[in-house]
Amino acid sequence: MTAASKTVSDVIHSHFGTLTRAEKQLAESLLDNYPVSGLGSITTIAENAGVSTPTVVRMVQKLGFKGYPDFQAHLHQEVEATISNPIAKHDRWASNAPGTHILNRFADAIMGNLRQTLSALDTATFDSVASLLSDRKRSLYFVGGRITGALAEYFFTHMQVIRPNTALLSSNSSSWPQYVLNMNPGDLLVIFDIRRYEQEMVSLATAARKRGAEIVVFTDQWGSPAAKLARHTFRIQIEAPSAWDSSVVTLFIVEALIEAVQSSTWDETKERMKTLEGLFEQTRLFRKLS
Amino acid sequence: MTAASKTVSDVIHSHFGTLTRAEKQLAESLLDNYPVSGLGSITTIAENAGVSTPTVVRMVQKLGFKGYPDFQAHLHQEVEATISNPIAKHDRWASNAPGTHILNRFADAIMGNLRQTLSALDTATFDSVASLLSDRKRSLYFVGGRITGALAEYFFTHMQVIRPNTALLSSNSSSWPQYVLNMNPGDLLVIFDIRRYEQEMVSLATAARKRGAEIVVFTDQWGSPAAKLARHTFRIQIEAPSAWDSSVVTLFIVEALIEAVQSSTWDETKERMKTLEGLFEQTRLFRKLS
DNA sequence: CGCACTCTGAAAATTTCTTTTCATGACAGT
DNA sequence: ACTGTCATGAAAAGAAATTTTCAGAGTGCG
Repeated sequence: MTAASKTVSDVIHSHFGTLTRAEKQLAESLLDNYPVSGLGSITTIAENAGVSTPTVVRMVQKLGFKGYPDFQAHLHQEVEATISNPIAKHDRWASNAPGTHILNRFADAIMGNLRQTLSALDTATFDSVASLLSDRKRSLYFVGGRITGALAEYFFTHMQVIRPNTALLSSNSSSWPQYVLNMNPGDLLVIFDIRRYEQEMVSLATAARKRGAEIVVFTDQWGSPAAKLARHTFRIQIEAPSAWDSSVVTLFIVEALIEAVQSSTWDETKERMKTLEGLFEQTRLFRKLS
Repeated sequence: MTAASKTVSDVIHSHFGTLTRAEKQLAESLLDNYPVSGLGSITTIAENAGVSTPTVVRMVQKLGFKGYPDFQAHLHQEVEATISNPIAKHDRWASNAPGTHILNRFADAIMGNLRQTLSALDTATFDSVASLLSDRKRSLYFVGGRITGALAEYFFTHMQVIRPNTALLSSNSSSWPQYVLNMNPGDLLVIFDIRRYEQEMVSLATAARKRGAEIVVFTDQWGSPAAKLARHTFRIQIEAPSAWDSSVVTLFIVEALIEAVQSSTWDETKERMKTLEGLFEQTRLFRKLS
């Protein structure tokens, strides 16, 4: 049969010479953005190509398919093959490891998370947050929950090197009021709150807002309740083949932000880092001597 | 509205709780081999899922779509996005972002790091470390440096939930001797030490070895000096288009290890987690009452 | 110019898909 | 045990999609 092992695209190409004007027009419309353009109904693709539906029927029959549904079934198969086996999906990331090894399954999941998160992420949001973080007139406060506390700490540690006026709120909420007390209008509170949202985050966000602080929230696709109070929100895909959620993509965004801030204020940062290096050296030297 | 920017998969997940038995069955059939399984007609997918066509209609409406055609149109869009934007064609990860946006450059770098790290990683090492971490007769100690301290904390927080006898050494080295004092032969010390290796890590590793402890080191491609004393070493690719090194892949390995440990000791862990849940509930209740 | 031929899309006919209606059965609360 | 509610699928009704028919337009050729 004509369309047995060859792809639909191949079949179209091989018959291209025998096609009529309207059919060629249709064929080109199909090959343009192939194979997705053939996903819709016969009416849709006829309209897109600017031809009539009978033309579509005649062509697919000329190509050797039984009818439009048959044609489309073949296309679906191809789409499936393309999707379930994209170059991205390495059947084996780690050499010698079976495709089902936890490392490989994790790698697949993380790549999927990264792709989904990035395609849903608005770069304007990213750039705005980066510029808020860069503004040295604003003090920065970081806070995370039980699990995400480590991410807040990681973010804080870097920002503390890059610029002054940064603080890390302990994940224990009892000390929060003192920090809120010190917040000034325009200060920035960065909240990490993912699934198993912590009720106290909403209280903290509310209090911070009352003091005039801006809020940035890192949360998952379902959204922390604190996100409602936020100026900017990062919704991150966190699913992993695990009983736990994955923070890998969150860390990715954090690192990208760190770099964005660092490069946008490099002149000021350079001096700070030099000074800091010197301080570390002194400490080391001091210990050796003692 | 509901299905504006979120993917169909997201929408299904977020509504999953409110779905009925037949609808859940359908949802799972759709998510299995997503999104290709939703390409056919309503009749086809109903048959594949083993439910009736009205069930399909009811579910997609419950999910916020106008009807099956609307649902399918969204799916088609996603398929298109997936196909015309594969990772292989990684010039644009985030839609709307120019190829040179920091997010895209970072994504490329992380992809490369992940691939290189995994292809160099021996799965036997991974499995051995997972089994060492699972062994409840061994106490676990985690330690990190200035930057990697957050990773150690992240690892520790999870392991602490999964099993008893875990400790986090503060990144301040003055308290380390007390921990070393308590180490017994067979105990496991997990060290994070990447570029700008901290001299004290070697001292710590040496002291721990003298006490008979096993050592696992997470380091970069150049290798921490402490790695010489380690039973197992993870050499991780950490380069990023940034003034800072990237911890994303390190976190990836950590999460994969957490899952490996968790799943290998699920029976024992299950009980612990239930108890822990209860304790959290009590704490919350306590706060509310007070 | 006229004839024969092919290509093309409008419209009708047909088939298939989608939605609605409704009867049945399961189940929780009284 | 009774009653109300909900989930479910069979079947009918309704809406599209697909295919066929057919007439007009264009083209090549004598």
